[in-house]
Amino acid sequence: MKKEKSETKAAARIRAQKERVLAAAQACFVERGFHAASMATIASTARMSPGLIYRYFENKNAIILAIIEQQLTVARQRIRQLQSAENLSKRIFDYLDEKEPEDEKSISIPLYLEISAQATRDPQIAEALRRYDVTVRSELGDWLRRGRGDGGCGLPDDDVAERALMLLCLIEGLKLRAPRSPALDPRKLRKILDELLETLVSGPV
Amino acid sequence: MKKEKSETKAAARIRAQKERVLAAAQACFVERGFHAASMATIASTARMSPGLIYRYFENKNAIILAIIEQQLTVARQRIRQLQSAENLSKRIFDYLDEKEPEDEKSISIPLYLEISAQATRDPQIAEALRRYDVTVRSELGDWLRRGRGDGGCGLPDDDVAERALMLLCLIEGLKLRAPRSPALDPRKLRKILDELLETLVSGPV
Amino acid sequence: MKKEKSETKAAARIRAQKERVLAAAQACFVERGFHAASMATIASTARMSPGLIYRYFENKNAIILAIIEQQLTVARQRIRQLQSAENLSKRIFDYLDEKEPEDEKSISIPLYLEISAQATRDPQIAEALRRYDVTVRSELGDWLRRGRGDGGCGLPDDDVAERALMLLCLIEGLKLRAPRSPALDPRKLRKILDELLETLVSGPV
Amino acid sequence: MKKEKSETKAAARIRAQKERVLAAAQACFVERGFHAASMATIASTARMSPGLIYRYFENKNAIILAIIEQQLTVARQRIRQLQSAENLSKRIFDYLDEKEPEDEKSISIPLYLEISAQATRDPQIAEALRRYDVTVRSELGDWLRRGRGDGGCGLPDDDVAERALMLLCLIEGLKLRAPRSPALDPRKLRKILDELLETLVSGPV
DNA sequence: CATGAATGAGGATTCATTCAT
DNA sequence: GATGAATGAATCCTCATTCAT
Repeated sequence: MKKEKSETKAAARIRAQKERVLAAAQACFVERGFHAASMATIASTARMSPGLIYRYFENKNAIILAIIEQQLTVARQRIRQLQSAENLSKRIFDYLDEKEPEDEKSISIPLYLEISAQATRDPQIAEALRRYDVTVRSELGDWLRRGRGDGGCGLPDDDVAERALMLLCLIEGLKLRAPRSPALDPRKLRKILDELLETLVSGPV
Repeated sequence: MKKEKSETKAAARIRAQKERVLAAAQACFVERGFHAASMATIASTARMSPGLIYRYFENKNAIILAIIEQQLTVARQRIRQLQSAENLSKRIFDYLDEKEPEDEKSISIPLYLEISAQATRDPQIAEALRRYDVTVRSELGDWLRRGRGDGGCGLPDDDVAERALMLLCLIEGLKLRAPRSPALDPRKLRKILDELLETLVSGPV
Repeated sequence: MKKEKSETKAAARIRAQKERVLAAAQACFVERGFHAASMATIASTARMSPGLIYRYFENKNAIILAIIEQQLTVARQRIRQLQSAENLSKRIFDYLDEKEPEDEKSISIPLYLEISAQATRDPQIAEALRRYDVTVRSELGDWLRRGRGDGGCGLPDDDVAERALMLLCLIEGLKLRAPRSPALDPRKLRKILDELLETLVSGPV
Repeated sequence: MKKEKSETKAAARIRAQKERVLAAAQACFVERGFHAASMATIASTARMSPGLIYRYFENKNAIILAIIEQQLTVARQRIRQLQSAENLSKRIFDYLDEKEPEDEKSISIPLYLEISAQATRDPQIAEALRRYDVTVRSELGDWLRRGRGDGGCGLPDDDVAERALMLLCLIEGLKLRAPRSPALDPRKLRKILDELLETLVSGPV
């Protein structure tokens, strides 16, 4: 009994420490990129010694893996908060402008890109990223499928996965490119996005 | 006369050497990533000494810049070969499946991503990438604007730039994610893409 | 208490390590020159890894800076031990023959020269060297000014700085050139030096 | 006959080429220092190819040797132009202010220092520098010895060499340190220099 | 003679990882 | 558990020198 309790305590501590590392690593990766963020920087951001990190993560790559895993939760939450299709484009634009409350926890697009790039080399990361994509798409799909009464879109099961993918392309593509395209008119952008979402979400005629 | 000829020869050699470096660098970057590909690796891939690369490029970053610049030509060619909107989705799918002839010269999406990630840190690369994006969007925009008789889409000038951006998001988003989503049905994907392109390209009613 | 003590220990270690590096660097610089002495050589002379040096000094230049700074103390000590003007020329000759106890800590003239040469290129080193010169001249000046009863020379304030400079030119010039002039007669040299010092130190008539 | 003449021509060409290299090298060394001046820079300053330099000098060190040798002539000239002791301090101050016509051909003090530093390592350079010093001192000595009627100082043979050394220390020491001591008053400096020169040059009482 | 492209060893510096305390 | 000093391999880049043309 006593032992069990102390093990539980120990386990809790381990989880807490891991999270401390992950939070610090994410902050560093976002700010400086995966390669530019050194273990020393991460350690000092997490206010621990470099050596201690290795008690919780085998190496730097393992940290990335854990971060991807963590993002699953964040992304799921975001999607679950989607309500009716009506305010979808507003939500997307808020996301582009980083007005969403979850954004502080979520990885930035540059980091996502760097991870994607890394994935083409490291199979473990590729696998983690694939699982991430699958989950996000399936959550998005669920929302498309869900009845309109339940805050969903009421699309037939048939091609929901494919529509979810398109939706993702639009959202993440805009997130990546919008900051590089300051000359574009947000209102026109939104009007066209509305047309596309209409096409995408109202289903086949 | 003699001098002129020899100068031409020298210039040709320089161009050839630069291309040798660029080809080797592109191969290494694609295979191993920007950071993991060392100058030594690039040099040995190009079958030259490390020092020689610096005769043609000031530093490693300059190689990335040159690669981006080179992509402008490839991307432009690809867009110029766009004909009527009818076969657009076919062209896109050929591009996803890498059946296009230009693909061997074109950078892979992972490399594009890594460059994008690098751009958030290096202002020179950011600028080059911005120019790349602007050019591609403007070429796409030209095509959207051009008369249907000329193999274009005949869209009014008004929001062509914004539509071009959306088009880009869809194409590049699919190029990135499709390989990670083997379970999706290409025919359904194409049907939905057709609907979206129809919305995007047929213009406001 | 415990913490305080351990902090003191840490600080002591840092100082000790820095001194280890400085001693090794000084030896290497003297033996091989600033440029020819590689960080690897310095490291192995100090019996540490190259990387460790960078924990204590930002870069190679910082080592030179620290060496100059260190010389301030040595030079000051040497000047403070100056007593009456009578035995000045003896002290100088002892210095030329390296019979002074501080000499093991003091930089050699070649190193001083190389540092001087480096100063014409690196502004930081120039500044450090200027401070060094100013301090040495001002200490020498203090001695010239101090009353004869206090072991000084009792010169009027008026042109003490200029006299100190001349004194320095003679001392360091001899230190540099004497070893290259073995044919010269030390006794005659000393006699003339005495005359010059007399002129310099007894002040305006 | 013909052959002799062409050999003479060839020899002249070789000398001309060597001088071209030396002039370029000296300019580069003065501006950037011995180590920072690359053979490529020297070559392009001399408007020849790097490879060609090696036809005339075995390596970079040989260039330094030749420069020292060359300085003998310049220094000799300068000393020979010394007239009576009266205007000596004026000449020295002109030299400090670089108003002398020979200065463009003469090596700068930083370069002299760097060479001196190098001399403590490279015996060939040490030997060349020693010869340089001996020559300069002996020329200065000749001047001190020469009769006052001949524009000399009329000192007795006895300790002329030692006096010449002291003179050199003062001149070169000032040349080195004056630029680092802007706060000093040139008039006072000159007054004291005059006193010292008086002591040095008027001989034993 | 002359070129300048090519070499490759060697330079300073960084950083993931380990391990004595 | 926790530290952070220490390691040393690896990185980018430079440059004296050579040699095919």
